[in-house]
Amino acid sequence: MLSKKTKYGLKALTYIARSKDDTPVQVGEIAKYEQIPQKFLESILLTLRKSGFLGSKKGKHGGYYLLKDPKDILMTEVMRVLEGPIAMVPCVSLNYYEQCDDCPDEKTCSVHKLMLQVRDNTLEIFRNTSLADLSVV
Amino acid sequence: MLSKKTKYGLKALTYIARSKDDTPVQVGEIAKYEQIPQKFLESILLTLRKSGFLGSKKGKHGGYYLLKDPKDILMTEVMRVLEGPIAMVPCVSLNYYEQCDDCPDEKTCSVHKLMLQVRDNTLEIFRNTSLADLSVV
DNA sequence: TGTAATTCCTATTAAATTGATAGGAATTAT
DNA sequence: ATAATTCCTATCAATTTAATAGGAATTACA
Repeated sequence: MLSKKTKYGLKALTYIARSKDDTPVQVGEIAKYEQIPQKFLESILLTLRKSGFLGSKKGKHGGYYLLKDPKDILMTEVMRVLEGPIAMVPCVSLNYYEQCDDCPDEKTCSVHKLMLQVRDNTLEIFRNTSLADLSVV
Repeated sequence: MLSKKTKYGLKALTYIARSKDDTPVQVGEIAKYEQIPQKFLESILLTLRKSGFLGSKKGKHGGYYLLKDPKDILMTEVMRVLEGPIAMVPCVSLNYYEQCDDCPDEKTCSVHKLMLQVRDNTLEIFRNTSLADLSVV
């Protein structure tokens, strides 16, 4: 299951991408429109800022804005930051590889083979989907 | 992330499918070979039996055996029983559909669109993979 | 008929993760 | 100055997951 964190984060990014105004978008506005607990959303947007997706402006009339063109924000990157590894098991993860402590042999492991396929396919989708695609109404 | 339950379950099914003998396979044997806590595995195999994948024989020389040809045990079915919905959000689930309590409109929801793609692709893999495929060494 | 070996069943617990909340510090526009 | 906002840290509650415990029921076989 997709975590709320990721879901909220994606919705927020989309909301910001759709916003025509060139003034920063405020957390409160997004929270209200998307029905997300504001404080929770704050922490998510903070993460996205620290990861280089968003810029922010503090104080009155402050808010968040995209640092890149939506076309250049790929789902691979966003998902890895919000949700963590794309692979369903560490032993088929590109960025977070880890050997299974059980599992005598990866090559004959049936789970490994199956999850490798799933990862490849999901990765393909995420590589070919940008925030711009999500933002199309 | 794939739960241990699912991982163990898949490994156990594969183990049973690979077993040439036509005598039932014992939990203890699988647990030892696959390094799975035996009591935990017991409960998983029980689930798989109740779901119609496995038959069992009680008492001495008892154990578990497949009820169908491995070719006819599809990953869609196994994954749904062990891991639950294949979709990452309930609003794109075929078998467990649920409207999101947040989310004003599914059609303009960016998460919905993305997760629909992922589900379709994953489903395609699971539909085309049987236990027989997993069991090939 | 008794014993050992096995599945079956229910309950409990421990650990980890997730989702959310709280309170205020720092910064900025007006 | 004041109000509005992001920023930061800590904490909590709920849920889920992984595992354990103990024994009942069943079966093979000596």
